[in-house]
Amino acid sequence: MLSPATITRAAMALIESRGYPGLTMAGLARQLRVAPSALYNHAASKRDVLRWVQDRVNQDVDAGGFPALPWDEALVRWARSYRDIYALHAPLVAVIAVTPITGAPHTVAMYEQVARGLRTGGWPEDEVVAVITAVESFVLGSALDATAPPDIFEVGELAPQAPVFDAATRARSTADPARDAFELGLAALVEGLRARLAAAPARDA
Amino acid sequence: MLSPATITRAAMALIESRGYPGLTMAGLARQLRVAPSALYNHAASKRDVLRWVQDRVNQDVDAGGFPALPWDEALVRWARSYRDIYALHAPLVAVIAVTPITGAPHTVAMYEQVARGLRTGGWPEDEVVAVITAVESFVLGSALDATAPPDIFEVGELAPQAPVFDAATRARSTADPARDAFELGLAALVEGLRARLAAAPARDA
DNA sequence: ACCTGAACACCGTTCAAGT
DNA sequence: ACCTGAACACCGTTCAAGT
Repeated sequence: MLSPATITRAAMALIESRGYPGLTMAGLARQLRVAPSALYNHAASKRDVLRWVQDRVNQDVDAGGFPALPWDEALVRWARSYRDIYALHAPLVAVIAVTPITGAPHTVAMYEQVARGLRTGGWPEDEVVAVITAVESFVLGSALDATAPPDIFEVGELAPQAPVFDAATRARSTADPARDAFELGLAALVEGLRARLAAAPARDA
Repeated sequence: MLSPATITRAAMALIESRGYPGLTMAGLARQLRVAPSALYNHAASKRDVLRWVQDRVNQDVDAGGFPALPWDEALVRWARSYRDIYALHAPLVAVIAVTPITGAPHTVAMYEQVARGLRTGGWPEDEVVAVITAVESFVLGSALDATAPPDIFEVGELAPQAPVFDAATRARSTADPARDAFELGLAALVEGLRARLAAAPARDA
């Protein structure tokens, strides 16, 4: 009774319990009480399984602010949700970059919502994808950064060569520096987008 | 005559000729005419080798705009260089996120240059690392995006469900959409940072 | 059409034995 | 101190054989 849907479900359960290192074809087969080779009747490769997982994950990203809210508010809500979810699925970040969205219905639905919201907000058609890509790049980079160990910027014995940077790391408010950096960058990015749209308003809406 | 320096050199040569899939401990050993196990007298794990490679790569990132140029111009120059280089070293992006910079002298030197430039430009000490992190997250996300296949946004048979997004992908100028998105995002991010600094000028400089 | 079982060509890493 | 050679515990994937 194997199918893409059941395989995806098992993969999500495996990731939940053992993390991404535990997501092996053998582990997946064991979870499904089947021989590893049986999986290859439904998935051409492990990459296929990762594509299914990615689409399932994207289903949970909140693009629901569009188009009711102003585009900038909805964009912030989308970006926050996107980052928080991929911080829990960091190994998927590298997969996204290389994987065409064909056959990933939830992913396509997400992009459609955002694209509609941007168009409604006054963005010209030929800039919509660039805006989405720019925000997504920031979000995925920030998701990776969110998985960094707290001591990532510890310069250690090299401190004498980097006094200014070292002092700056110590001057941070300590609670959640990754989130602070994300919020600072997101606010700046959206502010800059607002300025761009205001400077060159809708040409084709 | 094995050493971290010779191993790093061999790793860079291997990446150049065979790409990151070719960077295996066995391949590295063969390049150095040595048994694979010999490598473990100098590196505790493959992760160590990747750390050395990463620091070597960061040596080529251009942070030389600081502090002579205005901080925003130097930041743009740094970000462009950083993105272009990591587009050629995409598999390192996931490594960076998790790897402390201790013992990576060129990496530390790069951050020191940027931190100095931001301080000189008027940024308060407790925001410097957040600004660096935000720009870096955008840069690394954009580097991954730069490696995407041209048809990444091809919706295929799902086109009827995503007419607005599909039309937007076709409306793009076709030359190098990834670079256009990077430049749009970079301009917006830096504009937003400028606005932030202008609104709350140097408190402790 | 879909599954099993055995095999293949790799991985990174360990460790006793040598020098 | 540093290297070799053999081995280990995995990977993803293939394929003949079964039903």
